[in-house]
Amino acid sequence: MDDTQILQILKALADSNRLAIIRHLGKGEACVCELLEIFSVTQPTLSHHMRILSEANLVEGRREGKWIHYSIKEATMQAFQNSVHELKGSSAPRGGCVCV
Amino acid sequence: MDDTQILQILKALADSNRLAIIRHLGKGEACVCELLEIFSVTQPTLSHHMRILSEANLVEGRREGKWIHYSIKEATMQAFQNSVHELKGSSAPRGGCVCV
DNA sequence: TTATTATATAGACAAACATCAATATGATAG
DNA sequence: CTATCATATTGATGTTTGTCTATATAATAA
Repeated sequence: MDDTQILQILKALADSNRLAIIRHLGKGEACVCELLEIFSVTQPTLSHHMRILSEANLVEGRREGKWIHYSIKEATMQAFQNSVHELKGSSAPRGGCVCV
Repeated sequence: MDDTQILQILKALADSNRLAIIRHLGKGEACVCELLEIFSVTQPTLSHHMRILSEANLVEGRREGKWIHYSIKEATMQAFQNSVHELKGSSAPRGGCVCV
């Protein structure tokens, strides 16, 4: 994962609403309408946040009729976690990070 | 680690210069003068970045004569990595994250 | 003391960003 | 087709942020 991508992810997560959205999606996929009920932002603002998260490759949308269901892209999250680990000066973990 | 602190860390890391500074400190402590030679910013700008990293508890300074040596606060980095892990929906790791 | 070196703070400014209202697109229902 | 619902895009606005110059502080040397 190169620096540009890490920075994009960090910027995407560095907003209270988007961090909360990711937290919520961590519990399972959700449609925009559901997120809209939870967070105190207008629909265009939420759409804007989802776009930023999508462009950072942190989430992906799945269309189902009129609704779009967003879910976390686990692979990106894992790669990001590994990159955070590397920040500490350690070399890149070969098999990923296991938390106990 | 509460949300406010996580957000502060994410914002602190979400800047290309500060991310590079953390990367550099990951290899070992460095004085401001050394960082100043590496990064293309003025001294006040670098000082500003160091303050933001300090306030996020990501680094700490150690005075030695005229020089101040900054180093990474490992405990914060580890706690942050654990928080990133939790983002994925997993419960909090009890013993921290081990990368293999 | 004064001079010099290293770092921090203050203030200004432009670029980036979060937010909103208005509008557009896309999908289904009647 | 038209109407309606869900989501996206556009354009405007106030706030935040990264950067600079100028100045201040703190430590050492002469």
